[in-house]
Amino acid sequence: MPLKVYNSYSRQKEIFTAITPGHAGMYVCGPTVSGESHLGHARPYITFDFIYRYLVFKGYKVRYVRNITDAGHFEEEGRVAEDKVTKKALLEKLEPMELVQKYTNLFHWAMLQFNCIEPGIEPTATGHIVEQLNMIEKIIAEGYGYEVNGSVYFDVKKYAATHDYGKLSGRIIDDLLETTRELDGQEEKRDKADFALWKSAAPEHIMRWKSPWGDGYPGWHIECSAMATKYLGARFDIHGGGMDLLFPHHESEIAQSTICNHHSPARYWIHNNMITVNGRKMGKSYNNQIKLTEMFSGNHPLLTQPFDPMTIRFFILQSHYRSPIDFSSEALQASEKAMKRLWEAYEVLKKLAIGNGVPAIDMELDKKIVQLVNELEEFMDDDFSTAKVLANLFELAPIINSIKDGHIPTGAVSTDTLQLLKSSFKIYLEDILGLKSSTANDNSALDGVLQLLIDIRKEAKAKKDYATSDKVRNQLLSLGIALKDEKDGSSTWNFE
RNA sequence: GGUCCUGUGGCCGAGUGGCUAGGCAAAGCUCUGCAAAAGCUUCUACACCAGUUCGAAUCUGGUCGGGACCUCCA
Repeated sequence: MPLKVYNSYSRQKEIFTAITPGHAGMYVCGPTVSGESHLGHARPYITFDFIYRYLVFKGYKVRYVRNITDAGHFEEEGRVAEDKVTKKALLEKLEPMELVQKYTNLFHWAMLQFNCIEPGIEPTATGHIVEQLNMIEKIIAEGYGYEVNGSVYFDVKKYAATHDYGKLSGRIIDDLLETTRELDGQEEKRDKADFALWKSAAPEHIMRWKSPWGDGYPGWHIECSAMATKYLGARFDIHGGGMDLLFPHHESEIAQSTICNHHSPARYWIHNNMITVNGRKMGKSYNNQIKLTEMFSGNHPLLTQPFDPMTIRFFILQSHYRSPIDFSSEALQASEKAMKRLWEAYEVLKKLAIGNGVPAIDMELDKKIVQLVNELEEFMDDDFSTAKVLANLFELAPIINSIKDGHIPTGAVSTDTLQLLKSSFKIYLEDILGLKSSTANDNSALDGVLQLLIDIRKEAKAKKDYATSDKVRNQLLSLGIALKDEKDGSSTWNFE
């Protein structure tokens, strides 16, 4: 079954074919580490994580490159203006690398919480100034870049005369030329649609590098072009990022790379939609962002409780990556319960003893299970329909629970089908969707202690001493541990 | 203003013209010392108006609403 992906460039689903068979190169626009990541930032990284995981599942050797934007016009947020005395103290001074390191670390920590596989290469913009300068010089040499007062701009009008500038973002070049905006350095540009390749640094800019045109810093778009070219080549398979990057970022990347490498960079452009709050995009300008640390702690006016990173991942997986998701505490709560139920069915399935070579008695049920399982790959092949994958897994959950409860008799389903079910849950839930148990209970000492308590409670119950049995259960519950009495008389426990 | 996307049951959300996605919530039942969990059952919606079609949530046109981008933006 071929994988189909929606290509933003052609605005339709296309069959994915790799440039080099068996290999896939994927570049994803990474975070700008001048501040803390918020919920909206989590979406692309989770989206491209399951895309990466799925490509691996389909047998590709994937080179996954995601940059760290650590260069540009940076200011530390919330920093109070220093007085002249403290400004002189060396340790009080804002050290750019310190700022960037702080938020890079925080970003990595958050990605770990979300169970995102780290990219194979995570290049930083500051580590690739030379490559960017080379690229800018090449663009100038080709006649598409010009220098004004130490800044270098890309000549969009000239490019658009012979190239399709605006195709990716559905922009019409004449409209762009008409837009009137008050922007820094606007008067230096030959044309309003032009964008900066290199910006001359004013004295107060904390990050600056020497260049043929004086001290400055790279334009926003050039880093991705330079690093993608360096690690994936002039032409690679997938370029991804948020929809809000379509214009001007990705449109400009195409223009730069095309001039420099004489080839448009990516074959498939994949863009995830936004996370909104009350229908509004989560972002700085709307002042409605919820930081990831706030999500995890519940410490935010819009949150009624803390949310586990896996709940957030599950929440994102429940809708298609190209649809907007409206955030609400209620929706997250629903996801939390749903994920718990699905995961518990998976735990049941894992413990299910499966024999060998026993055929099915209930052929219809057996067939239904096989069909639901086989559809999983179809859904993922159809532009990564994670929501549909989850829907099928939810349809399988009651079947699993019924097998355990005995509502479905032993032998109704063939052992082959049970094995298929077991391996498929593992592959889709863990390997592809990247979910994991939020609380790993693999502590054998704790398990032993709880088994002891379960035994004591069982003895009390046998003597109809319900006061004692309820005390054990209630006290454990107040500690966040829930006991469940099973049909066969045993009890199991899990963290609430 | 321009370009594009979108409007689904109490809520969240899939939906490729015909075959009630799924989740959460709610109600009833089964199981249980009681719980919890689980299972079964119930709740058949597609903004509005026209059109195309044997048949439209799905296609076309219009009306109204929401949003994204056009500026840093995931």
